[in-house]
Amino acid sequence: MPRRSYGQLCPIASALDLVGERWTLLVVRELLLGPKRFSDLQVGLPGIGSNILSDRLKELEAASVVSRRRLPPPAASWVYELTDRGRELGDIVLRLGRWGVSSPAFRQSDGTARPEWTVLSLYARYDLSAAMAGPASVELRFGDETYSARIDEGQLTIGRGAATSPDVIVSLDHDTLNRIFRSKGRERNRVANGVTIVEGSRDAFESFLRLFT
Amino acid sequence: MPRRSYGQLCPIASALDLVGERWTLLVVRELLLGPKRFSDLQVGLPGIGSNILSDRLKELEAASVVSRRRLPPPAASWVYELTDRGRELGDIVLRLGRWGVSSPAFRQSDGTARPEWTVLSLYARYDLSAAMAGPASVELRFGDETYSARIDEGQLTIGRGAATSPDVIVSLDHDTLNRIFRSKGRERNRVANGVTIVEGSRDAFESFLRLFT
DNA sequence: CGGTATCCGCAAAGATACTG
DNA sequence: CAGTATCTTTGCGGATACCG
Repeated sequence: MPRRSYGQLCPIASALDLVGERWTLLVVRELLLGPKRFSDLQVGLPGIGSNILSDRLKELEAASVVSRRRLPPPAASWVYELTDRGRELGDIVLRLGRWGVSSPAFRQSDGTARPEWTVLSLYARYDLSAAMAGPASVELRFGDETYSARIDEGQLTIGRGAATSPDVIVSLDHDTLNRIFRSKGRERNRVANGVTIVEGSRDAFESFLRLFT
Repeated sequence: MPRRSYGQLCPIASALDLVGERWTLLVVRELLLGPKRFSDLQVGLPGIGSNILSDRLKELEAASVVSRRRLPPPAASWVYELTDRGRELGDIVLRLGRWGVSSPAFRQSDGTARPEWTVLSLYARYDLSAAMAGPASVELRFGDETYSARIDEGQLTIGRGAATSPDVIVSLDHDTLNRIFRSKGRERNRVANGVTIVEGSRDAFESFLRLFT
């Protein structure tokens, strides 16, 4: 059974043959911050259905976007991670996010909210022109989920897990972070007061926030 | 009737809600080189079905990606064209093409071939590092279809229609252009001998080709 | 735990006929 | 030419049952 294709001799159509189906690019999004297990992917893709996720992962593997790897003992479970080609595609997915974040539809949208998505949206909100200011490394804690953001030579990098030698560590809930980004200027600092500073100064955190629109 | 949505508070998911459905990004591709009428879009999207195209155009209009405009008399028909937001999305579509052109699946693919797609693939094949060399302006004629490619300060721009003060004008069929890109080095020049030089020198055309991988 | 396989209902896609 | 209307087909969502 041949997979459905546009049947066009065109690089764009060919790319969409590989990754243009429903859910596929969201699977890539889920892997942007590092490898995940099947069940973690399910959590990050509410409503997908295990059969569809299974199909998509096989397709992505066939397209050399994702690879399946066994975790070293004692974990001994399987994880999916982006290949080099997958990370290239990931850049495009992030650009799509940058496009989406400035859309009226996004501002008015609501739905399931997850800390990881909002943290990922830092890539979309990051303002190159504002760089240089602010601390280089921030750790964000949402309950038991921890993320780190680092700015190095104007380049933003986000990861899962604790930061190494962070300038600021904050603890917050994801609703607060969302409200921070929906506000701006002085109002934003007011909302940001709901954030607990675990380590470092509040000023440092606020100047970090100024890097994002 | 609410359109189908991922229901996630995430810029990437939100973008895919707007333009992630089947055919949508290919409609954007079709408009990358300028406005088109409904029937021209149908020609460029073999197999789409007029109802689907109609739906997609309405959705793209609602998302402010495409605008519908009446042509001045005596033409008096409607055309669809990209808005500013649509061109931003167009950049992403071109990046997807750049990703797709380097995929094994594309190299092995066949299917419907159209001159416009292959001309568009110049964006994907353009090698920044090779710039500076070659003529700045080339006109490509395929039967009654004419395209122009211009390089200005290392920036490639492609359009429909005749070039202004071209360095080279060539006449070819789209199969020849495809074979040119499937070959490389000395072999490529051999294939390129099948191209008719209408104006300018064959050397200039060959150095133009060296800008593309 | 980490998936695969199957069934069922529905909504979107494909095909085509038709109309302003 | 520019779509709309209708009908069929297919893929998706959801549930559940199964297997290493």
